[in-house]
Amino acid sequence: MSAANTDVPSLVSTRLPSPVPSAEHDQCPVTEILRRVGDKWSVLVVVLLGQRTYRFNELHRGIDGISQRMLTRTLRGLELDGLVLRTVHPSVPPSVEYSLTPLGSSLLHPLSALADWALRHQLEIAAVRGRPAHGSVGLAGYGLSRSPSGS
Amino acid sequence: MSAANTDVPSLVSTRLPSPVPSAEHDQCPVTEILRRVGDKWSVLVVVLLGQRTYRFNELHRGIDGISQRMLTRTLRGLELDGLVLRTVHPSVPPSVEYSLTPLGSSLLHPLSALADWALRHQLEIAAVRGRPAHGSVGLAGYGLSRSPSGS
DNA sequence: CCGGATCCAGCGGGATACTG
DNA sequence: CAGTATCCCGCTGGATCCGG
Repeated sequence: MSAANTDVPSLVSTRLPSPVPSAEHDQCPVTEILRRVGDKWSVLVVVLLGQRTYRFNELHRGIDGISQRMLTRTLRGLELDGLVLRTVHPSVPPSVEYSLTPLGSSLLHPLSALADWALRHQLEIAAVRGRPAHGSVGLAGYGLSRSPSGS
Repeated sequence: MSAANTDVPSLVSTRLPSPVPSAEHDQCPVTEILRRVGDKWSVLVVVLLGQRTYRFNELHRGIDGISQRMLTRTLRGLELDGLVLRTVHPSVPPSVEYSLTPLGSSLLHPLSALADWALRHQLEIAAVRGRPAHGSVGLAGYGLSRSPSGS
């Protein structure tokens, strides 16, 4: 990360035609994934499920701030994309368990790359913005090294 | 991508307390980055600027689908975060050039990791969704070639 | 316990017109 | 050429009530 245009892994094919081809209805798979990642809750859910299997209200309590509606929609979306597996146990009180599929689990890797980048450069960004990095708050929302200080 | 929960690099601290701590106002730097990445145009602009310096209307034509309003706002946002550098040349017809800062350039790496994941799994996702991957449209809008090269 | 249905505020984002 | 300003629509996402 020295020069502006050193060698970037991939992403660009050395040269695009002229105008970016698609982008009309962005059916581009990368764009869709990007939207998913940019989603306010999807990543949180995926990260949590990356640890173990969770039940609905367990996730609801675990995320703190999400509404049932959003949790439901997020899980449905992730399920539709094959990232999350929904398992219903026929109990007297309905019990549903959510877990990550192998596909969803594999997403954790590129995700961690992004999170890592954000952590390493948060100070630079905060400095440019003029916004102090409010202490050394690490990755509070993601449970990356933080004490069980009661919420 | 075999087991569901192998070992994921970072992201989680091996164990979280119980409920995710913050998430109240998500000042978390990772969340902010995620929003940026999820942004409809930011990534496109960053990727384009990853190739070379562009002028305003050059980007406008190059992205195809973006409005001036959004291009301006996107560039301003990226500029505020120190990812993009804006250079004004005092010419008779105003000329402004945009380029990536080293910081912005470094973002291309984790970004390519995500794009790479999306490309490798787009078929699985499309299959689960029941939506055919509309032909073998690779990465139309992103022109990712191959060889993630050693980052 | 799980989640669907409804109502509603906020803002992301497109179209258009105007300025320096 | 490089924006700024205004209008306006649709989606996101929170709150709440309701049903199985």
